[in-house]
Amino acid sequence: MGLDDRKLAVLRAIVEDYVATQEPVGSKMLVERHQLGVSPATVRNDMAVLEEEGYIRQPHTSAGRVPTDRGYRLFVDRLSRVKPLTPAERRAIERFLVGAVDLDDVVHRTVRLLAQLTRQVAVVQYPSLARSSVRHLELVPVSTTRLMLVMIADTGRVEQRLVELPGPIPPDDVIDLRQLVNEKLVGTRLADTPPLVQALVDEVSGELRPAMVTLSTVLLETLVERHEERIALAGTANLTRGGLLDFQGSLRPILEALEEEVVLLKLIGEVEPSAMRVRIGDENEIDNLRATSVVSTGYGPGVTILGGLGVVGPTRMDYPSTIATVRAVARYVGDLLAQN
Amino acid sequence: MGLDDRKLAVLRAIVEDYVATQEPVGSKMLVERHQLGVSPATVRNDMAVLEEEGYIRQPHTSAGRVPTDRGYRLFVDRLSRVKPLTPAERRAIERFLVGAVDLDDVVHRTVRLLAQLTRQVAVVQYPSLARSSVRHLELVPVSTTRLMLVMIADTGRVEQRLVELPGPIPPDDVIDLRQLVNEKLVGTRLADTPPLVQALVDEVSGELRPAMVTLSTVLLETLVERHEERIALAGTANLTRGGLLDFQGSLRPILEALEEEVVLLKLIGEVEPSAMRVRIGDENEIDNLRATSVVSTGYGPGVTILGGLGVVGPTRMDYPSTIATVRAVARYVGDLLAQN
DNA sequence: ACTGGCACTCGACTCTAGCGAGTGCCAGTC
DNA sequence: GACTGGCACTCGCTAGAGTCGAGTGCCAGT
Repeated sequence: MGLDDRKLAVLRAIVEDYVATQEPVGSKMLVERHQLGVSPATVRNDMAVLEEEGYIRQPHTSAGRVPTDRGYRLFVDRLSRVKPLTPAERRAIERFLVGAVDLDDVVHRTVRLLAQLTRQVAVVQYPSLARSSVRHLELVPVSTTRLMLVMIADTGRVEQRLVELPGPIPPDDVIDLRQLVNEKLVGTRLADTPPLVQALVDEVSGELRPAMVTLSTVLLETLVERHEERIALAGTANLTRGGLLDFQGSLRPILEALEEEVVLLKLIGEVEPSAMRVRIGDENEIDNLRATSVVSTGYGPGVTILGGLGVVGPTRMDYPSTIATVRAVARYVGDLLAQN
Repeated sequence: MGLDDRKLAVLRAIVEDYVATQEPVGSKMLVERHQLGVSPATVRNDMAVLEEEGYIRQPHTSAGRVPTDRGYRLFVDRLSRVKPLTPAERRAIERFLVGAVDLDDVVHRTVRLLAQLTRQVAVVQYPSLARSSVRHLELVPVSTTRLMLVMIADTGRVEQRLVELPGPIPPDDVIDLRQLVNEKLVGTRLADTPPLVQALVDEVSGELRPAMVTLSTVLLETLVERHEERIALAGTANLTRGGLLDFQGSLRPILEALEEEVVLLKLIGEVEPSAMRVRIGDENEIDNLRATSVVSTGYGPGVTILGGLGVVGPTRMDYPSTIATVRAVARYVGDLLAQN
């Protein structure tokens, strides 16, 4: 079923107007505000077709039209023109991110920036450990039978774990252990460490052995099994904009979903930088978020991907701007982290 | 102005009923559900007095009574009977917190637990750095002119900073530096470190000096100036319970306030463990939270205080239960952290 | 293929009336 | 003097009726 150019123009106009006004748009308004060059009656015919095809719908019989998820999808895929960031926005990005003092700081600033610019809920994943390499391992004696293991990743992330040793261990041995694990593991990607850790255990004999065995399990736990992804969130207050019109009245399910880290990870995970992912309404796998749209992408230096970031908002959002902003912020953060 | 026992009983009954039903309570209901031993008419007279004194009010002329902030205050101070935790709750607390693997984990679990038990928004402050001691300092070379400084506190918190050295520095010197700072600083409370850091700089001469000077400024920054307090939050979805009856319709200001770490710190900061703080409605200094109540306390092993935790909810909350839960969780966490 | 005109739909808003929970007050009782 | 039963009154809530108007679908005409 063909949609000629004018019908597409009408759809675009409907989306743009609806996003701007938040009210169902009628045929008359449409011809007034856009140069469509035809009469309202003609537009109405086009609308009827668009509705039949499922791109728009009427909230009630005697109301204007509203885009459906499918309509937004078509808009995003084929109709939206890229909206370049304003100089003010560019400046905001730069200003916001300079002076970040450590990784936590970078992430926090980023998520706030994103929330502020898009006026939506922003989500930023910390650089994934799975894609990081070991920069340094540190063993700090806490008592004679306890060590604290600290792992520093090249992305700046730091993980810590307490190691309960099977028996007391002299300080010199701790130094030996530290040296051993560092020699073997520094520089390798976390995902690749298991065989090396195993090798470590095999190599060691004598008094050090029991300690090394314990340490190895904690190491594996820290490096691969339990490397929790971390996530930062900001801008939940933005959900309340637009009264309760969006999200049919209840923020509940959305807030609930946003508290689940697992859910958030699914949301923004696994997209290569430069590729944008837009999930509109029903396209979301997470039921609680069927009333929202999610715009996300990966970030990282160049093509490598360190983590994901994105925003969650009403399906009725300004896609072009949002997409542009998310992309810009992702790029900026990627570059910033590359400097470490 | 004297409030005799029965008037107090009436106030208590009003608070309890209103909290339970969320609806203005009238004199008839009151005598039905509580054994007050008098007629509705008498209760009405008491109510009139209570209203005059500002403890309750009528939403509209022909409605029942609702407690005012002042009424809740009196209730909390003098009328509420301690509600011991149910065994199920005790068990939940224990189950929730065992198996926590590091500090992050403890804090996250705690905040979720608290949100779940109280069915409100929970806030937990990480153990404050100001009250921690240095357990270990680590210097990891990142490049020839950059070090990563990692500070491990006895509370389990780990802070990191990048140090840009004035010039290249050989690995051996890094080892020397590390030894120096550790010798001098390990074991002292962060707040007490500045003179020691200064002493360190004065002691060192020769090639190491410029590096030490730079390091010292970063040290000071990390240890005292910029030790950002960290905070965890959970349960915002609980704000939506009770429809929009609480919070007169808009969650906006509350969500906004909850995103400001500074605000949160003020909320839950600086109460000794065992002392509970309850701020009801207007008693809150933060304007955005005038419609809420905050129940908070400090936690820590014994009497020392490591940080604060608490919950934020509608003024119409079940104070006895909430207070009991917050206290119990705080104790539990305090003990848990004492084991490190 | 487009347009002007027209009848129609239906939500939003206003107005009115009736209901009933809850009150304040007062005279009467223990 | 404290409490009670009774009664008139208030006022928010709900339901129903009426009106308005934006917006539509359809059709005949250009």
